[in-house]
Amino acid sequence: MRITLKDIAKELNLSASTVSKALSDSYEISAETKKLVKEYAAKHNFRPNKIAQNLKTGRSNTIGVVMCSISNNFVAQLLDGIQTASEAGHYDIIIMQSRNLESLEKQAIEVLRMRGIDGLLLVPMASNSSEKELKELQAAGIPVVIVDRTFHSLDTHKVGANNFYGAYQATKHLLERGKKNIYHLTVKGLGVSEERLKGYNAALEEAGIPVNPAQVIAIDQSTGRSVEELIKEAIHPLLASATRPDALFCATDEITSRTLGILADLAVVVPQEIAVIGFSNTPNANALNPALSAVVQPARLMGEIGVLKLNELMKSKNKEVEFETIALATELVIRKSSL
Amino acid sequence: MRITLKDIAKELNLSASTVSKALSDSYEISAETKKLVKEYAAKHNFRPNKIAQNLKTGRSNTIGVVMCSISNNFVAQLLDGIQTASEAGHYDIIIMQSRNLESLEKQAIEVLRMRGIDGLLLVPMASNSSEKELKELQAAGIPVVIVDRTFHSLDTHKVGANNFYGAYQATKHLLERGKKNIYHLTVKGLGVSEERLKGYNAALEEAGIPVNPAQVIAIDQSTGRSVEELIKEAIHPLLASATRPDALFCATDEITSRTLGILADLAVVVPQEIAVIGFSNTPNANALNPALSAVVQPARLMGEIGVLKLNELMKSKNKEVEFETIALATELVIRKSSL
DNA sequence: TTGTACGCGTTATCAG
DNA sequence: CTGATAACGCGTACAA
Repeated sequence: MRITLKDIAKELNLSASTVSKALSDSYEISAETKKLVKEYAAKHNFRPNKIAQNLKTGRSNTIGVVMCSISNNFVAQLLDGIQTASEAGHYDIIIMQSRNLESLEKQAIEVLRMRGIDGLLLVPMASNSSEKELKELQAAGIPVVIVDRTFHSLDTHKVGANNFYGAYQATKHLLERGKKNIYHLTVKGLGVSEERLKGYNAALEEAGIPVNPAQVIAIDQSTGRSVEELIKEAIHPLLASATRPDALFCATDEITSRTLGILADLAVVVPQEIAVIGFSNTPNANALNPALSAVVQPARLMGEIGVLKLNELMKSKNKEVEFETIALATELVIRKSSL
Repeated sequence: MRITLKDIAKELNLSASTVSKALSDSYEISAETKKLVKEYAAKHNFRPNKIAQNLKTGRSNTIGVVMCSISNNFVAQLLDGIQTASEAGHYDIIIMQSRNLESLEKQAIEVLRMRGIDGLLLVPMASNSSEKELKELQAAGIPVVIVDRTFHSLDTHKVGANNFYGAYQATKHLLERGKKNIYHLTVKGLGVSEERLKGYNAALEEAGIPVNPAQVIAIDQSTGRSVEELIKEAIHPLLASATRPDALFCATDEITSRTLGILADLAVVVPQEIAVIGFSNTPNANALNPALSAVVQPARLMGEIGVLKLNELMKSKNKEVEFETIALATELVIRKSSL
């Protein structure tokens, strides 16, 4: 068992409250007593019981994080940023996954709430998912910050990337490279992908190229089949068709890497036959076949700013705050796959 | 504010303890009362305050996880497995990073302990890091399971991969492909890499090839310089030398991917000029240049088993347990880089 | 079958 | 400057 305030009090012939105050440097305690208590505490390796502190104070110094998945590069980097920033702010974080299921998302929020978090960082799975639960949380004085999916309906701070402009830039780059028939590969039901599609469309329109819905291919992950398979099925007929693309714009990390792998398998020469560019945060972009040109999201920064904004809200309890939506700039890194 | 036991009690003209018992299905409460209470609780969305429960019961239903880093594929997958398994066991997890610093590792353990975790899952940074703190934890009845780094000195369950055999297999594969001059690229001070080196050596010895220390190149990350740079510096002279390698065995995920990228930059044709194989859990192995042959660790499984073993220890409080060290089989996936 | 009293470890209030 | 007391929300002997 570990030593408690009471133990110290008994040993030193003081009261528990005096010890408590001494340890928290209260002005009402004499320097002498403070020294005595602190030395004893240090010597016996006393650590206050957080649980009891939490119960008493109503705060937990913990922020909850709910994300769709944790095993992809973007999210791993995001988490890294969140971790770093919360350490700096002396917050602990509890991480839960929603696995892209609203039921799990709701459950995760509920679990975190029961645990007594001081704030929530959420990568929501859809545009108004868990809205009721989130509003309840806010009503209970627990602030929420939305990360990545800035299109979510909740009224609060939101931090994401400028998906529109990132996609616009990438598409424009392909156009500047002389590509005429650019396909857009994306996934169904992923919120951020809509902005990316708009960016793609905007670049085409600006170049005077009519937007052709047939050039937009949306992978449906809800089928339960692997993304790899689905992309293959989508790409095969394309290669044989009269309207064979000369460039592919891939809207997500996974699609981008997989597409590159599939094209390599098919011995399609990238970028000579087909150029490829996409959103990706893989640290291996250089080692891909060929080195991948990519729109890179500032994932770590996103996590850090998310924590920062949450911190603001947690400090400014009850004050009226003007909520903002922050769109961080993406970075277009040109390597070989798009040249 | 949220509704408490007392509120329900007052509203229903019962005592708090009756309500508490009713909700936990105590045999001493009448079916009638139970129904009444439960319905009221459900209707008013009552959730017991975990903090209070924890304080009372001394358990928190939380397991702490401390790992070196969270932004690499292996760890992300490991975390995913841990998450999955702890959800199944109705445990929440708190994740902290040690960033490969023993001071941070100790601190993380301390923070988790103060938070009142029921068990700890640790990927230790060195062979006897934080041993004192871990022993204290165990002495306080909080079990610890070591993950990945099974060479750690603590007496407890340990779950890792069979690094020796994985490396042995990979090296043997290179030998079977006729490679004569296989170099080993590794990092300094990473515990698991030692076993991998032994596996490499064993395969060479078995083939009657004398082990040559000059063929082992250890990257020193403590310099603060990037792994990319360091590998470049190591590889450049090699390529020009009389003893130019015909194969590289890379001991870690990062080294493997980076090496592939560097060789591509240098226009060294893999595997014709130099074959490459290594430990890697990247999901993009197919898309690498060329498709990467790799020793894959069962990271998710490792996480799940870690939680399982921890669960065993948490249940069997005080009982004598025979600690075991589990070495999970790796998988050798041959693609193009080693052919 | 239900209620009372107490304690988990801490902090806050108030009295001395 | 220090100490007694109450309280946070819950669970549990024990009493009724």
